[in-house]
Amino acid sequence: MLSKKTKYAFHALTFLGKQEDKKPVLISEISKETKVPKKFLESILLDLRKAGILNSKMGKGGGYYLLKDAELVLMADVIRMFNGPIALLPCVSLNYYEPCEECSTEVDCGLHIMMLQVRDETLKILEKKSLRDMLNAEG
Amino acid sequence: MLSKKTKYAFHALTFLGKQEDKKPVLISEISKETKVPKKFLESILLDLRKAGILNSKMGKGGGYYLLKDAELVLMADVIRMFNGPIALLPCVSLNYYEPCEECSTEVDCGLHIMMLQVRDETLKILEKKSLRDMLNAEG
DNA sequence: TTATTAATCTATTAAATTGGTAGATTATAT
DNA sequence: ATATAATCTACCAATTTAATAGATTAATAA
Repeated sequence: MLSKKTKYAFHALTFLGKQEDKKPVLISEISKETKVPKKFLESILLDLRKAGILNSKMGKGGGYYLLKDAELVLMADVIRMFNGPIALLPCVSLNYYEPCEECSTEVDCGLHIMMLQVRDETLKILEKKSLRDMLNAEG
Repeated sequence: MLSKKTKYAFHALTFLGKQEDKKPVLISEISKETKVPKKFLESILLDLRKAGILNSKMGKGGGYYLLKDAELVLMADVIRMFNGPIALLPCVSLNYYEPCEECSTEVDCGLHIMMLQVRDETLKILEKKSLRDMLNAEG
């Protein structure tokens, strides 16, 4: 299951992606529109900015706006950023790999082999889909 | 990520699946061999018994043994039992469905559509694989 | 240059989940 | 009867998740 934080991040992203121009939007407005608690949203937006996906402006007329092209914001990366590994086991994770404690030989571990398959199919989807695809899917 | 409990369940199942005969195996022996903490293992085995996958015998000569045919013990069901939903969002879950709070119309929610795809691909694998497949994959 | 605006930073807190333990109780075999 | 071994009840610690509060810094406009 995706955490609330991850879902919130997607809501904020699609909201900002829908804006006509790239004028900054207030945190408080994003919060109101997406129903994400303001203070919690703050830290999410900050993370997205540090990742180079959003940018922000302080002071009057400030706020957050989409920096990166929607085509380049991959679902897989957003999930990794807020939810952690996509793989179901550390020993089959590409980005968060850790050797298995129990089974020494991964090549003949049934669980390992199966989870590798799941990871591959999941990544096939999530690494191809972008924020653009999400925006297109909506009204 | 799968919880430790889920991984422990798989270890216990493969261990019991590897037994030649179907004689009961002591919890303490399963614990020793799989390195799963005994008391924690107890509750896992109990769940597997209640699900009709294992059976147990009390008293001398007692223990746990595989009841269901290994072909019929589906990975998807074991994961659901110990890890909860396989889907990444409640609104795309078959077994744990809950309507989305934020988006009212699931048909044009980009996130929903994408997560449906992920769920379908994951289930294609996990609902076909059984304990037998896991046993075959191992030495 | 000062007041206002709005993001940023630091720190806490509450709630939920996960992982694990202890001990009494019940069922079975000899 | 006695020893054995699963079962049940209850609890606890650690971690993660979700959320809040308040001080600080940066930008704008008067």
